[in-house]
Amino acid sequence: MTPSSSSRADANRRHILDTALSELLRDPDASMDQIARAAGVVRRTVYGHFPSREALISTLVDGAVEALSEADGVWSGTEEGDPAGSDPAEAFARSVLAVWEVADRYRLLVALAQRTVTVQGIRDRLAPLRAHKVRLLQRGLDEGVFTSPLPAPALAYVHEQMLFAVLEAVNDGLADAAEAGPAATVTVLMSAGVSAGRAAELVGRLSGRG
Amino acid sequence: MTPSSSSRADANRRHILDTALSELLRDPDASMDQIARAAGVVRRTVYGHFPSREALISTLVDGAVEALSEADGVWSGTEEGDPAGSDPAEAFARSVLAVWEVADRYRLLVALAQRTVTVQGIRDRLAPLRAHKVRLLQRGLDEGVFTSPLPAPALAYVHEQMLFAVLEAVNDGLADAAEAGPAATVTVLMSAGVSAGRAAELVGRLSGRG
DNA sequence: GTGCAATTGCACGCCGGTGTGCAATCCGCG
DNA sequence: CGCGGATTGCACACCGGCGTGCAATTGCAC
Repeated sequence: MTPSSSSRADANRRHILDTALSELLRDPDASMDQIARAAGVVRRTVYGHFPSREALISTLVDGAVEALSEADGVWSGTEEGDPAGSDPAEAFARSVLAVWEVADRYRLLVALAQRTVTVQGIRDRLAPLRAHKVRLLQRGLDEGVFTSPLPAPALAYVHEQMLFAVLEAVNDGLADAAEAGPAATVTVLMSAGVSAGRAAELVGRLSGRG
Repeated sequence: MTPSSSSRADANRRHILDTALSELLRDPDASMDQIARAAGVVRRTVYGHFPSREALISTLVDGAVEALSEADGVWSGTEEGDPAGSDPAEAFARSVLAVWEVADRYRLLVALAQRTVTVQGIRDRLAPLRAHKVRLLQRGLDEGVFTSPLPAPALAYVHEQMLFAVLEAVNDGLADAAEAGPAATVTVLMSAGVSAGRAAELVGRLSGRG
């Protein structure tokens, strides 16, 4: 509570948190010992600051989420924080940009939301598919059919994750399984700069029959 | 090798694989015991079919990836399997759709690529942010500013994952950190049906100054 | 019904990680 | 210098999961 109490003591706490952040990025399953060593400290010391591993991670996540929320402007009770008359697209863009500012700082932690041993294995094995997609994307970009501020490889990452996201949405009952495929395709196309009309027409035509 | 050998023996193997698939979805860290019980079998029996947990999962992933690759048409050596003159957008859409067909069947396993205890905690805590985004999206959809075949909640999922993907792309050096924020924003906007021009203009204007 | 493979039940040993207890330092502040 | 909180080193006990060995048992298939 009293910030005046011990000076270098909680400076150490800070340091441990910082180290834990980057260490957990490298390996989300990093043990307390790994974290401690990385922080140039003994495991026992970490427990002196955080009662458990869960508490440590919790502190980390809390900090990130707090910053994230603050940036996005999810203020207390006010349901309508945004000027009602404003352009939704602009508001949306603002929101994304604002969140990004913070998210970028917490990139490491946010990325912790990815990768597991298992996951990594899958991603690795998906590399050939991704390569194929990159080729396709690059060609489209070269020919001007696609438009994107992201380089093809990064875009491939994004598309891969988009599909995963839609899959999960279906799993959670947020989207209709029957329509999810085409819907996902349209969405991915649009994210690559294809107009909504053309994307819809294209997918409608292609998904109409096998 | 010889499929004639034991009939119900490897039918059991199949059953174990199927069960493992859905069980690992529920919990990617499911123990061998959990999987075995779910399959109505004793742990020891599973080891009779798969020498290790890793082997089991590997088999699972191999199957999925194989089907996935086959669907996408990542054929042997032929670098140019696609007709060179064809429309990249169409080819791209075809690819996504084809992959989707299989991915949807393996939805459960693919979803295994998500969620961990840690991850789930993060996602849960991100719920308020997501809710805010959903509101914004819904408004945009109602006003016709956004266009999407996906319902707002699903779209929110997608956008969240898109951002994570870009973050990871940056981590992996596939995208420039300085430009990633605006680039991600543009991409997300486009995925919501905003034209490339308007998205670029909008983000350019908004990100020009803090 | 008998034979033979598959399955079972149970017992290990091993490993790695967690959280705790306690005495022995360390080290900066006053 | 000396006090006192912080840190260290080491020793535990505990847990859960993995992989294996082996003898007993089940239950199709013939």
